[in-house]
Amino acid sequence: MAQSKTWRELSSSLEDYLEALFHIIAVKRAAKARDLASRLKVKAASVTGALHLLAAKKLINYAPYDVITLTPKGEEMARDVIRRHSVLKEFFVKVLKIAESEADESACRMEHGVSPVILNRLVKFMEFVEPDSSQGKVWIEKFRVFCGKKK
Amino acid sequence: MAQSKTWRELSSSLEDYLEALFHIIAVKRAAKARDLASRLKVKAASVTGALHLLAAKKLINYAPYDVITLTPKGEEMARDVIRRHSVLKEFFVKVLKIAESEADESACRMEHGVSPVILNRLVKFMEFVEPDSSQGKVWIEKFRVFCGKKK
DNA sequence: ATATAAAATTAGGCATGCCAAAATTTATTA
DNA sequence: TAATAAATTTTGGCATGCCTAATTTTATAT
Repeated sequence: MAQSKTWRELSSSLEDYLEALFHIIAVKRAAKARDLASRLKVKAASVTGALHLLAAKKLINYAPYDVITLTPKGEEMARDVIRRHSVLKEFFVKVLKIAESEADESACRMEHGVSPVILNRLVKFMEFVEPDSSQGKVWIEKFRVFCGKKK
Repeated sequence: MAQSKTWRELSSSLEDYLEALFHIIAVKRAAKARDLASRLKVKAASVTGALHLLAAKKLINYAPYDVITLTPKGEEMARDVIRRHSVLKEFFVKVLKIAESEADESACRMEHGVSPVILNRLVKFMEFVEPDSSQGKVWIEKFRVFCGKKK
């Protein structure tokens, strides 16, 4: 089914920009277009375009040639994207035992499509399985072994 | 990160068209533009555009005003999309206990981003948990109860 | 301070993917 | 069969999102 217009207010692309912005700012206090371009592997001209769109939506503080920061609303949305990414990745790595990089790449693509209900249920699932508890470790280890031998 | 050009050869949109085509053909032997438009909730003009792209890639048999069928290659790709959809949906419904419609909608959006490795691991995970066995039913029931009361 | 390098922007182009409106083809029915 | 209705396609338009090349601005180094 073609993407509902009303599924999320931001496109996958703009969500990626917000997410990257948050990570860059977390380290450098403010971002430059350059940082975004290299992180997202796009050209500088593409970044400028995206920044205009994000600024129009009041999600970033942007003035030509100046550093970029997130508005409160922008930060809130960035955190939401990052949470989706983190939960998916954690599930892939800790439960499914997928390699870090692979988990990261798929999380990056799937984070835009996962619904809040499913995301919260995934969190509950991980609490239930408790990958960090010794109980959970045993369970997960059983699954790891199961993957190695069955079929 | 911006979508790698080389992630999959078809866009999410074209995958949706193939998927819909397969389902329609499974029931009616051949599809009309009309069927696609209503199923994908797009206008007829959009369907024509997509059909040209799919025909150029030799994934469908298409001639103006004629019925539409899948080529062998097209059917193969359609089946792949549908498998991704099915596995995700089954996981959501049987393991996470998500409602059918919600599971279907998220599967529809996430099916384009899930990697083969993660998909296969999900299948293994479901074999491990065995939602259909009585053992699995007990386990899943524990999770359902856990969802209802914890936190 | 001024030449030069680096960074960012603008301008223009291309593909996707949707739409509305108009034209065309096919199907129906009187 | 001729008229009408329905389905499809074409045309043109708009937004996203990427690019290259040219321009402008800012930073750097002599």
